[in-house]
Amino acid sequence: MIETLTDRQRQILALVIKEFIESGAPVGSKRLVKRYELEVSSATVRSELAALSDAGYLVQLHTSAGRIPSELGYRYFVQRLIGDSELPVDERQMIKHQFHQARLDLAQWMRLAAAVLAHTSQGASIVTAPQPTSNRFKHVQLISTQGRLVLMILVFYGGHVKQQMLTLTEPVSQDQLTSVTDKLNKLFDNSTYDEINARQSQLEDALERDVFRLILEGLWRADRRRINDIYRDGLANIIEDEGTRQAVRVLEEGPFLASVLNETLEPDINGVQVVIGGEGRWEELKDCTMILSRYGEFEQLYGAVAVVGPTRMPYGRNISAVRFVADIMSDFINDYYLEEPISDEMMDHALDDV
Amino acid sequence: MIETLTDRQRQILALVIKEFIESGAPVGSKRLVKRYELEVSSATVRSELAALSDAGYLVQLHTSAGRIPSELGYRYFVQRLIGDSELPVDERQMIKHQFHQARLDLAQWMRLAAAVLAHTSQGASIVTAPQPTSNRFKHVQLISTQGRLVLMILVFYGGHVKQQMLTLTEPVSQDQLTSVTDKLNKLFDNSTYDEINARQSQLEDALERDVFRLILEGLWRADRRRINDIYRDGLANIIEDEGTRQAVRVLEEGPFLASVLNETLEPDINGVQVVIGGEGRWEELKDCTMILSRYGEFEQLYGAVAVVGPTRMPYGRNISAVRFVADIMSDFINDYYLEEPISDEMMDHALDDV
DNA sequence: ATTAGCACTCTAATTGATAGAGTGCTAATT
DNA sequence: AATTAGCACTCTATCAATTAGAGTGCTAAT
Repeated sequence: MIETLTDRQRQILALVIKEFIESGAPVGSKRLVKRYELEVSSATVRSELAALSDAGYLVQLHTSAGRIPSELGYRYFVQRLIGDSELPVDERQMIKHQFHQARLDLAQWMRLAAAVLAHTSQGASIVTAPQPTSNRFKHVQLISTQGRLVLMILVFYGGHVKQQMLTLTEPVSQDQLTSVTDKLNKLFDNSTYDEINARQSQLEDALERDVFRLILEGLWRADRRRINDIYRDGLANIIEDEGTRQAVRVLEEGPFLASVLNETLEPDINGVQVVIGGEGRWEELKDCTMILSRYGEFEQLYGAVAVVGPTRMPYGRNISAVRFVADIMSDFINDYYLEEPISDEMMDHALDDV
Repeated sequence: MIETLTDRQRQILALVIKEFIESGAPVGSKRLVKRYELEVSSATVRSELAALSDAGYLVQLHTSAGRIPSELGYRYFVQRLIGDSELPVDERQMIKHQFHQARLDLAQWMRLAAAVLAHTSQGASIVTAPQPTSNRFKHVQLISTQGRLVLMILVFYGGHVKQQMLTLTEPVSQDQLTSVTDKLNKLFDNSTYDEINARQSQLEDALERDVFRLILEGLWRADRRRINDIYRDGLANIIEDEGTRQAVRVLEEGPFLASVLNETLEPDINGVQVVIGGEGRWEELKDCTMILSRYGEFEQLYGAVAVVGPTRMPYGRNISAVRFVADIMSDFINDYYLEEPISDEMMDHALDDV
């Protein structure tokens, strides 16, 4: 299966893929010669096509039909593309501009990233919230609402915020609430579940214990839950085609999607990855290609951006789009959510260095 | 077009609709007589069908085909259903149970409501966040992160929380931040945009002014933005059918969906509403039915829950599901987000009274 | 190594024939 | 006056048969 191809075979393979992506129809020898004004006859091309078929890069739907690329063929093709394709400069400018307009609000950036990807790829897009490797408590706030009703806001490092109502056993003044949270905030800042759990003994008050328990529960859930905040866009772009339509099921089901992403994003790969035809592992992605990339910092805080579309998609363009958006998100995370010294023109930097 | 129907015509209309919803095929006179063991001959039924066709309640795709319900027919049918259908008691129990399990977290309730509706209706569901008629400031919190970097958390009445990073012109200690927010929280509690805007003069500090501006901006955006937080589920349920597939475009596009909901939820109607075939106003909903209901309190804080599926759907079931979930959400909002005296067994009440 | 030529294969589109479901009308029946 | 049986008619969906077209693989010549 893994044979070396001659230059001409490579060239023809590329042409077949290009032609198929554009036209959508199986491509035959004659059409190839005519369209691209090749210096050889269709018979020659025919024999090369046969060779490429034997090598597994092309397949025929039936004996007398033209060839279409196999998954292997796509992969071979994409390999050469993955390094050096770039979005046109005016599109990059436009995208940058849009992020410049956004406020420094994580949710809004994610939403925007999803919208940009869906739009430039004409496919569906996914953006997951950045997940820390281990969740650390940052802040708790109790806001008295009425009677025994209190709004609790939990903030974790990495930008995750959780709000929840809780009912106390008896009314407590806002000042008391504040003194409790002040104490807990000082005591538990930057601590993980285990660290907090170990310091239970330092609490006296019943209220303190209650809030303590809820903080623990929040951390516990945050640690367990894989990916909950997922932004999607462009689903409408992929539902017309029977092949890609099935992918919606994957995209919609949070846990399933999370497992796909997690199993795919290999720890040692930082750049863009391309999953063609589900790699035989996900039936629902059979006729789809998923282009994805991690963003953020692997050992600390990271999420994923991805594009899903038909196997027959503009690879160069979409690969660059994913990389570009991932870089923007990475810079955002680096500048605002990771503990590093900060430069003077942070906002500019976040965008202009991309 | 609006003629009174005889009892028998009504009965036959109901049977045609029932049969069509179950079988999906146009229904003819003979089949009707056989399947439902009517006491009359097919010829009689035929003449009644002709009458119903004339009246506009049924249509024929072609001369020699059976009849299918027109939108008018569905509407007539649904009118009698809307009042008195109820979900089976065991399903109600199960749904209640699921909400019991959830924590008092608005986002989680909304997610759950969407999931429940999608599941029981076998269609797509939408749940919008509760929107106050006018947004009021509740709380601001500034959390120092590193250097001049600060996390700002804005809380509005009605459960809406917004987080945002901001960069100060120079580093400020957490204590200073806290004193600023304390002042602003006291000063602006429960105020609208206009009210806050009028009290600008009471600020001295530069930092205070900065935060003040951001609070104003947050309120301004909250007032303007129609509906931003939308939970969707079950999209995969409606993409197989060409007719309903188009609806995905409506469901996916936030602003568009918001306008559909807003134009539909009439102020004076509090119960469930049924939109069949887009009412001629929304081309994308041509072959769909949307069952929707407001939840919460109209003059104060309300959102919407909805189910979207094919025109040929189990109306009774879905209408009850929407009403049931809307009631659950209403109780939740009433108990936790509206300013009312609270009873002793709030949580129980929220669910058991439904 | 390349190419022209040709027989062969397979699909997609077209045509024609047929069975089946359903209708509307009329005349007979209750 | 309402109901029914009977019948001619219409329209669709389906199947088989045919055909045009695109493409292949092979062979013999260049």
